[in-house]
Amino acid sequence: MVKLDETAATVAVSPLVRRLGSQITLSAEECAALEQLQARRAVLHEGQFLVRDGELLTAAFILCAGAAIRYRITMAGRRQILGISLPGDAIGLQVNFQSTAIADVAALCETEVALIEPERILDLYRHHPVLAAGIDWLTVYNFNILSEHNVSLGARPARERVLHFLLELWSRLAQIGVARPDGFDLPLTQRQIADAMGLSVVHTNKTLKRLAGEGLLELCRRVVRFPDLQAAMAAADFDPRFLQQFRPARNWRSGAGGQVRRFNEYV
Amino acid sequence: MVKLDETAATVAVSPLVRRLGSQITLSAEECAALEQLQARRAVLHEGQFLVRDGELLTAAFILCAGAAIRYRITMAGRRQILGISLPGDAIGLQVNFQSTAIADVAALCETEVALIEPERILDLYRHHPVLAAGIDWLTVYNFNILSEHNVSLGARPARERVLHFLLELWSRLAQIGVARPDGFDLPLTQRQIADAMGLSVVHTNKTLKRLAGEGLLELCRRVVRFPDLQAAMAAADFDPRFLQQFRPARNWRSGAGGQVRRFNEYV
DNA sequence: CGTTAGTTTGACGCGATTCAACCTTCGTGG
DNA sequence: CCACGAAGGTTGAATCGCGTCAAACTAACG
Repeated sequence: MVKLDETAATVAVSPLVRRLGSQITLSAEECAALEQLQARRAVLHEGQFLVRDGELLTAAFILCAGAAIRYRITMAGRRQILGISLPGDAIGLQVNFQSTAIADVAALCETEVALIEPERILDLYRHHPVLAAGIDWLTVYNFNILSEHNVSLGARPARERVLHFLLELWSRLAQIGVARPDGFDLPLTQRQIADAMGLSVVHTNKTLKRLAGEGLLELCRRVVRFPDLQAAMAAADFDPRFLQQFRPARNWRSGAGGQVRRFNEYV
Repeated sequence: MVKLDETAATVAVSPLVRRLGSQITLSAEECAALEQLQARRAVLHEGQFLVRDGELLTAAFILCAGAAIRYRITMAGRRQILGISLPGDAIGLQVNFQSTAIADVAALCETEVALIEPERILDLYRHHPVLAAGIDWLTVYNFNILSEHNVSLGARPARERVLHFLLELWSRLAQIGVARPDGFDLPLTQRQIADAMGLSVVHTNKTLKRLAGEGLLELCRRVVRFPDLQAAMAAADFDPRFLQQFRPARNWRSGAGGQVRRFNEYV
């Protein structure tokens, strides 16, 4: 199943560059460095593992296309999905420390990743302070998402929890320009939503139906639409601040200036 | 209530140095740099805030003594405690990005912190790569803890959840040398445990009593003891890997060598 | 010695799980 | 082209873990 990529004629901008360049201006050199960082690519299909629990981490990844889940299996056999990795996300940045993975990471669909040796991250740190800050920010970003999941799991009932989660995914996809203004294509099954939200599949389904009944959500064949975004965000206690974008404010850009590119999408 | 600190006669080693130096050897120079980083101190008493939700972050903290909780309040008025900061933990390292706090951080008791301006972190990055790695590791460490809380909140019943949490605290305190071989002093009320575990106070209390009845836990006046550590860890599905210590394995230490100090505690 | 914060216990109800069945969609091979 | 199986989605009924309400008890502190 080979498809011609019509858009390939235009310069392909990687999701990572999109993200880091959405709020600040990256020099052409910085863009190039980021693209080059992602030069070594690999493609995985659905179900394949990027990382196995217990194995020694030797490289980090940047997800370029597709989606992946990070999860752990408890003694009792339950799966807890800790996070969804979307294009432009980094996976396993902690490679810097000789460490073993403490979670599985698996592709949700045909997924393309860039393999990054730790040394190359260090090089980036040395030569491109702004990009180093960008990498750090990726970590903070994921930390904030994880924190918000904690709030959902610990302190929000199923209805808000599920809606909040879908709004988060929409928001993140919108930030990299692959969502519609009022919805997105969901890369997850209901079982996966359930395992991320700490709910049973049955109750997850009933919750989704209920949200649909309330006019807060339409979900049909893994296509999500929010008929009333304002209402949905209010109902889910959704505070977009936790997804704040990369915006280093300090005097890190000494006199770089240079040629400049800026990317932006709604949200 | 002034107490003479008998141990002050010996050189005071900050918890941060203890932690970073527990698995690798730090040169005297590196130790000094770390201590100097924590030169600007402040003391807060119980209930005072290190950080308020919504306010602009201007400095990071390293907790030197005492304890603090990071938490968020939901729309519905529930409090979710996202993490407990113990001596040697960093708070607000994301200062690098002009960003507002998205959680409150409050002292649990008389607590001493070091104030760290972002520039000084950058200096450390420039001049002491090993210590920079150490700071990065602090972030990873906290990320792992947060991930494990996610697993608990989403996929473990109250009994395992509470026991796991207490074992985690014991483990972390043991790593910095302020726990007993079979227990520790708990800096939390049951209401705080409840808010961290996403449980009601009532059910938390019943769960603690049940664990005591099973001989897995003794909790009296905020003193925790594990009569049978092995049994407790098994019952709680506690896998200590997620608290792995700082151990950079790469060739980052070129030819530093120098005078060397090593700290270690059980665990 | 009174006040307040924290802990403990019982009764009751709801939210979420589990079990069980059925339905839909889709890919595969006859 | 249809038959089939597998994976995902949908729905109802029974059950249980945990939340809520309410009240008493204990310890710490001024």
